Amino acid sequence: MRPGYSKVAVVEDDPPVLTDICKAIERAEDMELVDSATNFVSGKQLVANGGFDVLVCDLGLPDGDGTNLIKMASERQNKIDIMVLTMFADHQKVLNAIRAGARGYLLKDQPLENCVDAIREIRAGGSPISPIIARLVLKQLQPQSRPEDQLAEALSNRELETLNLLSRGFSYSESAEIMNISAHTVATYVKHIYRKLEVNSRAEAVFEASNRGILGR
Amino acid sequence: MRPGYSKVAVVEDDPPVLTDICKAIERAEDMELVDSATNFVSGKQLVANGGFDVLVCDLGLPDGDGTNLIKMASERQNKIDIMVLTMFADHQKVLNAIRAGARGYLLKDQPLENCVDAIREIRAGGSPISPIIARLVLKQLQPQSRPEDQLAEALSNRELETLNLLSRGFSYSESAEIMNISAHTVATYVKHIYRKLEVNSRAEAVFEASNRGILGR
DNA sequence: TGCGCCATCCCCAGTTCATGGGATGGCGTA
DNA sequence: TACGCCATCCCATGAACTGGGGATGGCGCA
Repeated sequence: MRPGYSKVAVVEDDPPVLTDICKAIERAEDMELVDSATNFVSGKQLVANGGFDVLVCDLGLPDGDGTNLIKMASERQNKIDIMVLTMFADHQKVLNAIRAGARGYLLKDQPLENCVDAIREIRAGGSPISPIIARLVLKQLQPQSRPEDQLAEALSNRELETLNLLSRGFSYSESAEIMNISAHTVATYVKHIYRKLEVNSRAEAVFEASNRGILGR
Repeated sequence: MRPGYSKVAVVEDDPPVLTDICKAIERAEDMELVDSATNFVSGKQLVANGGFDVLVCDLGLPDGDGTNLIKMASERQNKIDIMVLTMFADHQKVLNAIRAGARGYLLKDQPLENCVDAIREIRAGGSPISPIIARLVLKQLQPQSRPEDQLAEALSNRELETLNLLSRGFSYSESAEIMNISAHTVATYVKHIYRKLEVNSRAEAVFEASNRGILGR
């Protein structure tokens, strides 16, 4: 197989879109269309058959969710590059597709030539993503600001330090030794932490802190 | 101000690159270059002065980390769109920049015209991201398979249930009541949980479980 | 038919926690 | 200067936890 040469399979329920994509792929000299499907059931068969390097997949199939095809394909062979091509741009669908193993995510608001370029990019180890989609993805990684929680009450440095040690399983006295203070002081901090976090046990405090993302690691 | 019109500021230490970007921006009719800086210190001043809608920012400044500028700018005004333009494509730098508030991330391996297009996209609510970078970002969201951890030992349903209750601050007897079993049994489960998670306190168990993502919420 | 794992129950001893109280000095702000 | 918050220390008590032990029945797999 020539380097850079890609076997592509397409799952897309809208016939005109499908034919357009297929034509575009066939026009490209560095790729070949090896299979296609227009619904979930035949898509499953297509995935089971394998024999492709890239799977271009719609999400809104009439008889099932394309996300599941993505999951199957990526579990079957990790080296398959999966690209979503869909109209859906909502938060949940995007994240699910990515968690399922999608490596590219194009919206159908672009000319289809972009799709061929995107296939080249995905094969080169990149992840072509429509900017609108990318914004959703980035939001997911950005620490969401929850003003209420912040205002709820911030832990002091010393308290935070204490909480971190306790969450790692150190006892009062061990933490005290590490922090070079007395165990009594640790107990005092813990009281403050509980009050501020509105909890009344260590486990709950760790749970809360972890959910608020204020713990190391 | 005309709709779609953008005031842009640029922080970039490489003079030729900076002048190229500036020229490209000035050529565009829908944007205006309002300020620029070539190092961290003057970048701080630029951010403090404000007066721009988009900040194009390099990461590798000679006297500091551009990531900090990003943090300052995004904290100062959330509506500023920040775009990273850099040569760095390593995992940590990318994630840090995004966490700091970057909404676009371009590598310097592209012609600078793309930068102007990217500014338009970022202003339209999108997030232009170089495919190489996007791949790193997606990886972050995909459930990483950690065979060791999985094999380490999986908690049984009942044990998991127990752990979830305990992490919410319920005591043995309370959990027992909720689960309709005796407190002794809860204690037994806890012992098993500790063994499997290789911890020896409740706080540590919650911490571990939380890090492994096996806790609800 | 064992062996292992799960779910369930029980006992006990020592340790640690949770939580109420009270105290001092420092620092910043009103 | 007084008030609040932080960091630090101390005491005391009852409740909860940790970590040993042992036990039964069920399910699945070899």
